[in-house]
Amino acid sequence: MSTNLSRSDAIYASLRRAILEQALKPGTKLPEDSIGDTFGVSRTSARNALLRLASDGLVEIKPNRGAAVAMPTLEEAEEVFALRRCLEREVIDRLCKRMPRDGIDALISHVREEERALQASSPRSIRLAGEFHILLAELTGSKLLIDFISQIVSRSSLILARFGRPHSAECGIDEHIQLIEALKDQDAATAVRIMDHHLHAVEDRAKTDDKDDGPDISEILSRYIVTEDHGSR
Amino acid sequence: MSTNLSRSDAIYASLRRAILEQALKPGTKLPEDSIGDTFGVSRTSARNALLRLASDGLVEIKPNRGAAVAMPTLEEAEEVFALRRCLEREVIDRLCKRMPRDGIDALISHVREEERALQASSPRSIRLAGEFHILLAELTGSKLLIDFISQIVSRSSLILARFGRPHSAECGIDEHIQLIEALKDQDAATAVRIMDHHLHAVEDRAKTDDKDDGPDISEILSRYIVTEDHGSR
DNA sequence: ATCAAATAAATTGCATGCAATCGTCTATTG
DNA sequence: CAATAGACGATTGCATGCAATTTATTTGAT
Repeated sequence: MSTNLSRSDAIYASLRRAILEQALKPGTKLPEDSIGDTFGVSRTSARNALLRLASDGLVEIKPNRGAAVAMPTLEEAEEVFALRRCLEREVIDRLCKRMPRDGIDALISHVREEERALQASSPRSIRLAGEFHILLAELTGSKLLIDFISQIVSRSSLILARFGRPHSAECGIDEHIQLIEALKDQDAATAVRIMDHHLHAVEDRAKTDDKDDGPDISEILSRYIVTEDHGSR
Repeated sequence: MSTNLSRSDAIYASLRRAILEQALKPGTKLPEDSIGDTFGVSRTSARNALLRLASDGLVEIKPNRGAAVAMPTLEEAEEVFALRRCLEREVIDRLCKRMPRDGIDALISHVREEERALQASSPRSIRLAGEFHILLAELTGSKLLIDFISQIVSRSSLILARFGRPHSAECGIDEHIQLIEALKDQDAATAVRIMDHHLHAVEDRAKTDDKDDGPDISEILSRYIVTEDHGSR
């Protein structure tokens, strides 16, 4: 039960968290050797994790040239947010029709956690802001919708890491709270309006900004070697 | 340029086609050894391909228990079609707003190919029917939307293989033609209506039906060993 | 005869080794 | 001095080998 996750799963989860918390910035090269060494496993497991991250869109693998944290372009950013609006509207529609019994409570408790992480200036706050939207998707009960939203939220985080201002509050927690209120009232129109505004606010933080290669991956990753599931997914 | 696809790419493409053309039925076990042997490569490459197919939702990998062609449940089938309606509406919306210059021509020529394959009773017709919808997504120009639609169309094909009647006409080609007409007129309402009807017609072919394990994979797969790209994606 | 436990067979998970490919640096030539 | 060709270094792609886990089979007891 404790060792239910294989080695490559652990590496996948760790890398994912590191990327989503912006410890690994877009463009950072991820050689199989380095990753294997830092996690104390072979390249095979590292490669496995990188492949999965690639299909999530979090890393880009060029044949014979290695993997790197994906660097979404502004064009891709627009695509992501356009589709994200579409999917999040679907989520809201469904939740206004049928919200699980303790769904509102779960949302509120999540926002509480966001507030705690924000006050503590923890890098977790970046990830938690995205996971709020994943939690919304989970309340619909559709595995597929959860998958798609997860993917697109991950890509959004990457876009913010690439173009957004350094850290900042990411998603406005206030808007999360307003959204919960509208959902409680089953007010789909208001909820969609808040969501659109929310996403636009996120999207508008696009400024051209070049980041260099993070030099020492192993040092960064040493903090992400997994010992237990911290609710990465 | 000709050998631009790695071994695992070739296996991935071959297996994908075999599944999408229903040569490999849901539930069929896919041992790494057998696949490696039939394609004349090692298990490593086969494993690689299986991992990618798993993230596409086409195969299910249970830890230490091997891979098998995914067997979607009726519940998952509903999820798939619900989300598919959402995404295909988005596609139509965008295409009605802006259709590429030779988009209509591309659609018509695709339908022509569908008709040819259908008359020839080729198994390609099954795959082509799905790829019509992928082509629609491609005309939007959004890579992400293409990815999502591809995934969901693949899963739909799998659902039809699991629950639908043996082969049959799959998607009504007539409806594809009607849809093209509506798109040409930029009549979003009609297009959406046709699409909804079209998808419902597909969805309603759900009957409980048990399939057994296809016994000899290698024989089936021998026809899918890749020599050239036949437009699998 | 039925069920439980132990053993055997099959398959995956992972590590290591080698060859192929790509990028870079240097040297040679126009 | 610029440009191109060749060689070097680094990294991936793939194959093979071994240990671990699971499943099937056999053995034993009640």
